Amino acid sequence: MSKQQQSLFDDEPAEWEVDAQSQRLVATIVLGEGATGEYDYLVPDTLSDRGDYFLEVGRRVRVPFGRSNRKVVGYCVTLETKLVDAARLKLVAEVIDASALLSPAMLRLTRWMADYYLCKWGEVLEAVVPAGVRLLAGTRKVTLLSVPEDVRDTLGQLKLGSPQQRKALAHLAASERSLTTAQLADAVGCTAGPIKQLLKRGLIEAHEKRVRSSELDETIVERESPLVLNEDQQHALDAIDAALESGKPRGMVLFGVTGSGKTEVYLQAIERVVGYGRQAIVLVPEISLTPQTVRRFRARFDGVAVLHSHQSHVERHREWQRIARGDVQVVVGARSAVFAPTPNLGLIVMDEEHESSFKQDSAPRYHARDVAWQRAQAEGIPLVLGSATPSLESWYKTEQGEFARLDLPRRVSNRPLPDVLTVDLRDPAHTRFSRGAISRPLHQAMVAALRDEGQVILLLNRRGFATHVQCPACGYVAECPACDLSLTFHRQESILRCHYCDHHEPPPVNCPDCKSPAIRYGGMGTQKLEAEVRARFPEHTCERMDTDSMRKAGSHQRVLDKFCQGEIDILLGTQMIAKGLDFPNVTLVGVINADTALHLPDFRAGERTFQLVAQVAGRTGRGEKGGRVLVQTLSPEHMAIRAAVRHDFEMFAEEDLATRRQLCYPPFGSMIRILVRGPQEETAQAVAEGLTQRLRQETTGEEGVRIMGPAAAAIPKLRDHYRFQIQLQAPTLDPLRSAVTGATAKWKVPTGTFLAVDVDPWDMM
DNA sequence: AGCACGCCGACT
DNA sequence: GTCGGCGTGCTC
Repeated sequence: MSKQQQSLFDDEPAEWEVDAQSQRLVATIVLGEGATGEYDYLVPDTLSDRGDYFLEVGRRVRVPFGRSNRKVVGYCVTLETKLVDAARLKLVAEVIDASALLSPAMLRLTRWMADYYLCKWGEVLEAVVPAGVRLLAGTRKVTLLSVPEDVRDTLGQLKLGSPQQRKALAHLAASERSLTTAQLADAVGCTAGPIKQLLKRGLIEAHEKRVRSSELDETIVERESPLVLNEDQQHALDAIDAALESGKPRGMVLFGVTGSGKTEVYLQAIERVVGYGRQAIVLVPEISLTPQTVRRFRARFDGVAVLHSHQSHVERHREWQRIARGDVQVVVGARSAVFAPTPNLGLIVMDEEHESSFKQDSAPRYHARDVAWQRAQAEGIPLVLGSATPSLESWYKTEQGEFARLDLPRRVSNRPLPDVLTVDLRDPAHTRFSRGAISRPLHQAMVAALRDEGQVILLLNRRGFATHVQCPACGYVAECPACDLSLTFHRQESILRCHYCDHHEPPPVNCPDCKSPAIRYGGMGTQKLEAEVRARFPEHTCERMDTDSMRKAGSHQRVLDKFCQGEIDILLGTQMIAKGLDFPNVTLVGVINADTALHLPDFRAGERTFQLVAQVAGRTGRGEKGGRVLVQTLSPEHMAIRAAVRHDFEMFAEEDLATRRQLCYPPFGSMIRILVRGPQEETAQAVAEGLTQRLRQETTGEEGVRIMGPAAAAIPKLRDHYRFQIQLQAPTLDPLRSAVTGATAKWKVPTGTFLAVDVDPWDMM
């Protein structure tokens, strides 16, 4: 496994040393950062198997490295007794972990990732083991309250000052375990005051205890029993069941429109898995990982662990340990939860499989779906991919018979899908009515929906007020000095902001170039739309939801709750409202501009547009009143929009796949994207050109390999870095991977210039 | 990533 | 003559 041993010494070994080989226990170590490669070390007897800190595969160690023997952290990936020249190996200095962080299977998975995604094994290992676990994030002291024995005995005869004190004391005496002040106050419905009084009078006592900091937030959730499945759901469940029992890996696409009851199928499949004494991992997009989602699982299973990026180190450490101990039946989490250290995994579910947040956009640039499939294959378990609009990669796999397809064609209780109509924005009859964002048909539909006491959702995928600030006299456009992108005007703060970096500046009073005072605030953002809606419907309540208005923690939930209770008539916002929950009273959804993603230089532009329209359309027609969707567009004849209007995913998939087949785009071919960036345009471009040349050399004679570029990236300058991209395509990934490895192996880019290699890229900007 | 080795310019 | 510039290569 490790590279051939090279001499540690410059001079040749003396003759008697040549045969100085002996059987020794050797650990192969991969460094967490720094040098790539695998290095052999001798394991001293003290670390071989005594005490807690003995060495085993999957634990971390500190080893002397380099001429200066500085101590570096590495992962033990193999441990074996073999014939080595002991004099040429150094010794492992220290074992860091009291237990293995990675099982042999997980080590193999990370190794596969490093090979597949062309990154360092150490880099993958550091991404797989959360920082909180690596840092052994800590514990915290809490003050716990209890009732002393002597008080408990005389409880009946006590004279108490206040009813609050009496209630608190009674509750604490009846409680099985000690409580904190906050917990007791919460349970009784009083403040800390009466409890302090009780403490002062010695009726309750306090003692300090060292606990894991987050042990306290265990919420008790009311249990729910399984729902009765309809015929389609039962069919899907049976198929998953059969796959579970086969003990073989099986990829399955659960294809169901929004509201068709996919989650209930997951829940009951997980029940079977738990019944076998195994664990399940449920992967959901970051944005859907809300308290409600988690509650839904907590209501059905005892041990539910949650993993996501907004947790503290301590919380994540605690969840990881619970999972590793086998205390958890279900792991619910975002992308990185695919690495959860479940001891006996039985099933992986990925909900909203098409979501882009499953692809990590920094190294290691893995896609959780593909890693999950790799893991499922290694463990011989099913992988269920749920979506109303599956990725064409997964869909194609079902057509090829590689994945099974499970259909949930009907919404539960057979509600029809909403009518979807397009509004052609090129038609002057629709827009003559106003210069704003809302066309005449949409306005009329809103009036009608609100009159019938329905609620309205409006989707606009651009935040801010005006998306470009321009001088009509000379054509000057306010641009970010660091990014070469136009600045967006935010009216609330009265500021121009770059949406790609932190730059912001006050809006100009006069044009900086020609001094004209007539600056125009063009382009429609959610803030401007909000102003227009409020002006048009002054008698109705309206709320805006985008990353600007949702800065504060919990505000997202607060708005959704208000909307659900009918306190808001019109909800408008960006993507994030397209992925909300079930709102039965929404009778109209308006898509302000369906074209925003349609003309981006990205082969998935159509797919994204279809998904967006289909998703937001799913927000309506969930109640008795039914619902309709109006899609405003300049390209009503575009296939993605026509298909979305008809709720016809299969038509969309068929046509888009045909186009991709012609152009050899995924899933018919593989793609690697390389981004070169640096602070000097000439250097970055020269590096990109040099790299392209090497790539062409590496691929001469290879069949069907295409190398495009270098070209300026879709965002040519970002955060003061100039960006150039190279796109590689071929029918299979292997020649591309070896070309990139060959072209970059012994090649050092100038300092300050960076390469990002993205295998199976998702983001083409 | 760090650290040493190495082969060229301005200083005691 | 030497001190030190950072290019190149290696680390078990």
